[in-house]
Amino acid sequence: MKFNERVYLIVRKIPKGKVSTYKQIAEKLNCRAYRAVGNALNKNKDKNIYCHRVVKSNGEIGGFNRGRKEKIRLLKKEGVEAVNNKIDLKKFGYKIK
DNA sequence: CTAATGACCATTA
DNA sequence: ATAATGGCCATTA
Repeated sequence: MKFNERVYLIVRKIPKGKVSTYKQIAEKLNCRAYRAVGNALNKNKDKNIYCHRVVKSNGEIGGFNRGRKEKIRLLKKEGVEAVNNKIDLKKFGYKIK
């Protein structure tokens, strides 16, 4: 379960009002485990982790264990505007350290 | 061990 | 724009 912990660690770093993509997180970890990242977040239900700040590479919302609607709501609440269920990564994308 | 699954990605038609 | 294809990796059955 080392993988999950790393994922959470990264996700935790995402500041409010910004988002990141599964791919970027994966790249920061191993380089190509996009899917594994998604899987990890799906299983995890820790509220301390901002799973909703992770979206697809193309800017789409992606999935969410509580439904994409809820995900959008949470993001909007933090100042991230979702247009047509998509997010402008140029503006809200967080460059991972 | 193998096989199937998934909150994915990129390319091609 | 959508649909199909192949690839990718960790987890789970």
